[in-house]
Amino acid sequence: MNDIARVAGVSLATVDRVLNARAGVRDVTIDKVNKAIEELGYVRDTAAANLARKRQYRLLFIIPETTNEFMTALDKKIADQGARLIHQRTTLHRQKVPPFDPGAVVAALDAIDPDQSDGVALIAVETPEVCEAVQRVRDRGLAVVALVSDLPSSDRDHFVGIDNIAAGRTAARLMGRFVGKRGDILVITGSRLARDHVERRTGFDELLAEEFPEVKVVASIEGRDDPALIRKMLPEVFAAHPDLGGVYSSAAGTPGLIRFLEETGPYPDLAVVAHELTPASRAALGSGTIDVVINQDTGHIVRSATRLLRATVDRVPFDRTQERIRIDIYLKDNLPQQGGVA
Amino acid sequence: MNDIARVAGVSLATVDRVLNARAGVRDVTIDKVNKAIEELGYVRDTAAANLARKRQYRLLFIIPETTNEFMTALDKKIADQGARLIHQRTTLHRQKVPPFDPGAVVAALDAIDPDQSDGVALIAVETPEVCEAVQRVRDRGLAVVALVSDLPSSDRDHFVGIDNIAAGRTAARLMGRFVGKRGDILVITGSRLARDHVERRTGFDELLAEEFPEVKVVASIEGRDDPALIRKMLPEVFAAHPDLGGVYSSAAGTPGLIRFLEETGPYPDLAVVAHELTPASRAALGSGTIDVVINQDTGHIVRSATRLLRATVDRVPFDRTQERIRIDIYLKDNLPQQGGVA
DNA sequence: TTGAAAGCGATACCAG
DNA sequence: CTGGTATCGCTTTCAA
Repeated sequence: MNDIARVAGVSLATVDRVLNARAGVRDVTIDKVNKAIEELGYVRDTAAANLARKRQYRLLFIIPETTNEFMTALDKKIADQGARLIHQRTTLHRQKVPPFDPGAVVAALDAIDPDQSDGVALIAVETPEVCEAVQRVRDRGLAVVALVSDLPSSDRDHFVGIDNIAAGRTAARLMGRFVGKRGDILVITGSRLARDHVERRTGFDELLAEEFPEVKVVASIEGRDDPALIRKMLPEVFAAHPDLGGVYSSAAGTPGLIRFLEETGPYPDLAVVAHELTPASRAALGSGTIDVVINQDTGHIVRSATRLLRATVDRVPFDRTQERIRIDIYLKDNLPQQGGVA
Repeated sequence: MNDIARVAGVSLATVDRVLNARAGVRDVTIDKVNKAIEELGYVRDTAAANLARKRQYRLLFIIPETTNEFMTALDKKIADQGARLIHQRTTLHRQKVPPFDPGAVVAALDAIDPDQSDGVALIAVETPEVCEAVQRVRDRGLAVVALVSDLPSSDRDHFVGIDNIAAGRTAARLMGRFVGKRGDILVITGSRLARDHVERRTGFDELLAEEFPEVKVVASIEGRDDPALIRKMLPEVFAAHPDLGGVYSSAAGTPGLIRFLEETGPYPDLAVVAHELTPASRAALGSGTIDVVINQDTGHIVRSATRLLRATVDRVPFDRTQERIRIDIYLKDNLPQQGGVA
């Protein structure tokens, strides 16, 4: 920057004005500076800028206080990331709200002090009230991203999570190819309210109809993400459908299915597809109780959300390909090894 | 740091000495400073440190000058990353060497000027000479990571790529479940010299033997990663094995297979598993010519390599879970959308 | 519309 | 052993 100032024959302050597109510089001066920038192949040092600016990124994660394995994992990742990011001028705060309670989310959003936070990441059921509250937060100058379950159109660009219709289709194709001759399927869903759950189911049904007409969903239970409930419901379903060829566990609560299968099994010819790689599903994959796990990487979700939030706060572009959360497919063989820092 | 100096009643310079564990400070002083650090909950600002230190990360990528889709993609990702990282005091340089030529790699390694580079990432065939050259580079103070194909034991911790045995097993399990009654398989390999190729084949054969004894590899061709060669070899193989149930393309050169299948097909009952998500394989997945693609994300590989290299240069720990390259499985349905920056 | 100068949080060199 | 001080690249406030 010093060089530029010298070459352009202006002061440092003016160079800064041009670089940051601040007002109050004559066009001729702007041109002079830009020429010098060009000439010198100048690249800006973001770190130094942030230092001088004393920039802090204070980000708030609003997540349901459910204790299922997925949310627990996500919560932990937020904490982990927070610990690393503290060295990069960013602090992560977590706030738990009652699950499936739009009112609680709205209250949490409206309670945010814009002087205390720069951005918010939230997991919420999509309702008009929530969307309005999100808009209010935006109006107060904060960056907002939706996590895991999408919020409607206006926010599309700031959704961090997988395409759940595609995830459902992926599950269906694997199911279609894994089931043997017996094409009767049981689907375990979560909640009718959660957009992600509904979308998975939609995608699953779609693809089966399109490409595996001989495979049919013959039973469907709403497990409410509750392993104990699921464990209790299954005996009856299996009794009613002794010829079941596959089970698709499309939401949380998979541990209930696993317990049932391991306590009453084995079921060597049953194809089992579940969502989310957790300690329980990982173990079940290892033992053969489950055949496939469809996953969205919680670590990636948290990193991506923080990158997006920081980029939005800074009003700088970001790398879409890096922020796209993949639909991971895990078999027994390609499980990532576990392990920590070193 | 100023606060610490004040609280501890010492100078800034001394605080710096303690923080960086430099010699020449009395134990009592060290204690005083540490107390102050504790008390104030001090967290160090890496960016400021790097600024003061004028730290630059000059990283060199040594990659084969092959023009297959995978290497091309990798090369592009290095260029892309380089463009972003320039704002973070790190520059990426690329150097191409003749493929499968240990001598060329050794020469390139020995030619590195320690005053011009801080770290090296390389793709190389594992030979004793290469390993020795790597050691020499290390001795000259540079950080080194192996990409895609592992180098032996001493470097294990600095390998960026997938577990190729596991990748082969993954391919085999999918093949085993996707093939119908006709269990005759053709395997297309790359080079006997490349460790990654050999490992995939090993894993593939292992798992088939263990879990799908009825599925058998009846033919195997060495395609040398050359699409044209593969295209030319296939008619004869298919003529000799009219009952082929599956094809596993375990190396590069998949476009040759795709061309053959699309020109002479369709083969509705043929299960096709290939490696690496490229424009060609993506299209083939979409059209149904290929059923599964096993992938290692080139963007992730490059980012991971640079993070590792920088962490090594700085002698700081890194997040193993983030650096583990996943074995991605792609079906038609879970393909990541393409797209760029915004 | 432009410039001078102080300062962000850390490092490094030179004195004492 | 310890302290003072210039400096890194950029932002910001105050004057001119």
